[in-house]
Amino acid sequence: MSDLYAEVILPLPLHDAFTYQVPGHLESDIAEGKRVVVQFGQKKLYSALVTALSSKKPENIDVKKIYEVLDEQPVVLSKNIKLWRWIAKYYCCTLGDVFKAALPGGLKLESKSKVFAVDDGTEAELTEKEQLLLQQIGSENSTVDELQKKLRNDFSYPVLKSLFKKNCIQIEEKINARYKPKTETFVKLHPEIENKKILNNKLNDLQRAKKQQALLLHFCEKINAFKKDVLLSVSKKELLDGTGFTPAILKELVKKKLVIQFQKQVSRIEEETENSQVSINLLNKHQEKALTEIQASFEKKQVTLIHGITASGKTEIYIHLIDEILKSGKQALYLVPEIALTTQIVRRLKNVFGKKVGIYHSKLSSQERVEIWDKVLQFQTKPENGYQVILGARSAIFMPFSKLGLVIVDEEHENSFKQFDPAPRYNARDMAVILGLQNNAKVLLGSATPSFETYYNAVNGKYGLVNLKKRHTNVELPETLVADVKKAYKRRQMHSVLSPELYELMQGAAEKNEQSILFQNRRGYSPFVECFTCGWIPKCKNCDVSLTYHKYKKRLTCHYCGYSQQMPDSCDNCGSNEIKTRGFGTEKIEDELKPLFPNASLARMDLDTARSKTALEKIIQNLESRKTDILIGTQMVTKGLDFEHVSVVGILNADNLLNFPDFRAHERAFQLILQVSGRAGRKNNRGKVVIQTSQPEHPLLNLIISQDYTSVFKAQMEERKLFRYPPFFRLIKIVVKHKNQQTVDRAAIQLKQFLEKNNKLILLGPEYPLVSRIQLWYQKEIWIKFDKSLHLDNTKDFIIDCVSKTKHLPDNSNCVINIDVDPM
DNA sequence: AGCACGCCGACT
DNA sequence: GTCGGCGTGCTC
Repeated sequence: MSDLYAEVILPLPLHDAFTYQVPGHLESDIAEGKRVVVQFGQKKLYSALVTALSSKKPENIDVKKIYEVLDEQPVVLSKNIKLWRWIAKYYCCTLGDVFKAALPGGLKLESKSKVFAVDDGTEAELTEKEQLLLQQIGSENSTVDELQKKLRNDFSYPVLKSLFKKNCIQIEEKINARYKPKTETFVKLHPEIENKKILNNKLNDLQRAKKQQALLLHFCEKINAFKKDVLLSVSKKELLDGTGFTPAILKELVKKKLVIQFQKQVSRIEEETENSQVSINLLNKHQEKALTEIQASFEKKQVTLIHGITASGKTEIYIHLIDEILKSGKQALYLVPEIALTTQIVRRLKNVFGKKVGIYHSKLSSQERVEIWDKVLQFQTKPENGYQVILGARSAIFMPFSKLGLVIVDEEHENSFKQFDPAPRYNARDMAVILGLQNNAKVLLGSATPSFETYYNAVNGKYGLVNLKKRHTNVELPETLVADVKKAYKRRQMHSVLSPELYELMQGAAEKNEQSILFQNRRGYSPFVECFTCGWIPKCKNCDVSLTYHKYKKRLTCHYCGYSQQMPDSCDNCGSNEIKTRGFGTEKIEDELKPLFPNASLARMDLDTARSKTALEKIIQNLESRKTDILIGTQMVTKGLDFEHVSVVGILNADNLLNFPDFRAHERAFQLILQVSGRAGRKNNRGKVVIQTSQPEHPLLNLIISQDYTSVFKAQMEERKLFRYPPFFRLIKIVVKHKNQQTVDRAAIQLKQFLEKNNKLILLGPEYPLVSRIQLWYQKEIWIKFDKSLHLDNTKDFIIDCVSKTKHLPDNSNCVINIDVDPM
């Protein structure tokens, strides 16, 4: 009999799969896509994922055995792993990195070392430190992590090790299941009460215990005991909550053998109680036309872009498409940027598709994520119980779909689809396209301001293109005007940060009881403070940035690492007491507008005021119900706010958008301004947008005013071609990081020298990025541009090789070098 | 990522 | 002479 071997991937940044032997008793349980517990290295246990089985014994390797098979059913399908492999290859990261990103936390396990005291140490000769540690370990068996936290500086690995050597403690690796099904106490009738007659008798017996009788009666009503459709049980919580009955009364009923309590597994996911599914809205003629065009386009093209202006009702078109795919028995994935996961769209989808919809995003607990994951899996075997539609943020591309038929990426231009920091640095929009290709599912990208890469693909025929140029409410697009703040400052016409144009429009709106939205891309009170006497500016001690002043908290905060300190009373440099705030953040604007609009109610929407989901919802609700007259916000206001009574939108400082040092600056500025503008629009009165700038003659502004997407696109394409940027050239960014500045400088230059050996690559840098030091780590970037005709895999392999060579040079091993493919 | 192994400076 | 620092490389 030949032995069985399993290839597994570990949740570690390792390139290769590892082979383990499957012991005989596990041969019938093991399967591809199941998780197994394996030992990797000296002691650590991990949950690894089986990707292949074979009977060939690997040569020259001392294989270890699999300890345990964790799953009864595979948690990942081979077609899902296919996408993982694609991602690892394309984004130059390891399969382990992708594995870590793909599986919900609850399905990833890692061993924790548990420490037991086995000897009180009286026999052995112990140092003072060892005795102290042994006492702390005591009789409880805590994990090493816990000990470390509890003892802080008193903890030391060497002491622990010597205790181990002296046989005073035992260390054991335990793998702990992070996912535990949630259970609740349920109550049902005692099995001895077989019919209504007995029940009635028992009820009569309780004449002298009125409360118990009442509770039993209440219980019977809850389970419909007197009607036809008798429910078997009711949860204790539902039975007692808000009734005034105490658990003690219930306990008496249990004691008298009238009811019994038991534990039952429940779902953590709150289901909408509404059972009645709302029917799908009818589309207007423009939407109908767009839908037909999309369907026709899908006949020919795998991917289609719908370019629909703000408030053109794209969501309803998506719902029609999803409905269609569900009827064909397939699954649909609906991706939205993280912030767009507001209740509005969740509610709409749940109303239409009911229990078929699952929501998946980063705010869910890892336990909740596991449950949603399971329900997507279930669709394969028990479609009626599983999720057929997933509405989610970028990580939803990893869900274990078995019969995917449609992928929708809404607001496809949003850069939050791209993951920045831990690898895999993937773009979920692009991976949605790959996912579609791999599953032969149609992909629909939607945006009012498509990314230029996508639009380029659409006009070149790689993607289908459908336009939707009418707003569904028949509201016209707003009128846009440019306000010259430089001139207004000179003439002393400014009302605080408001140009006379914007001020007047806002006054007019206030008189008509209409709302205004102001956009300023800086949170806090002022982006920096400065000593009036000597010009000293407080900087973060961990990062190369000035500290932002937050007036409400009276603190200076770093927006990169979170470092925060008290606002100083005097200058650290010269001792002067005059420290002035400089520049405007949303908080300061709110402050300054209060006296200008004394009768208006102001609200602010930024990371500080909308940290929690409920806080954000409250702000949106207040705007919806018109409790808020003027909303001041950052990026956040560009998304998902469609309000009928917003008539004025102000972009307070367009300069920093236009002058941002990035090849995509104009694209971004245009998208942002158009998106914010899209919030304006009254039924009977055209909305107004004011763009405040000190360079009113900037060529981009004229194009923005005319809302001329294609002209901006064409102009930008010329520039991108000339300067060899995407979509004409491929772009890879390499970031070298180290705590020591000299090391970064040296390693970056060494890396460049390796890269220069390929003369087909165009290299920029190494240069310090905008913020050269974050969290005590210095960084330098090298940008690589290369022609699309170059062999992609070979070029990437060459780059990976250069990185690895650089890391192996002396003293570079502690350098972190990240490869970012298609950076944003 | 962890963890062991190995090679150099400050202590008994 | 050893203890322990970190730099280097391997883990099925």
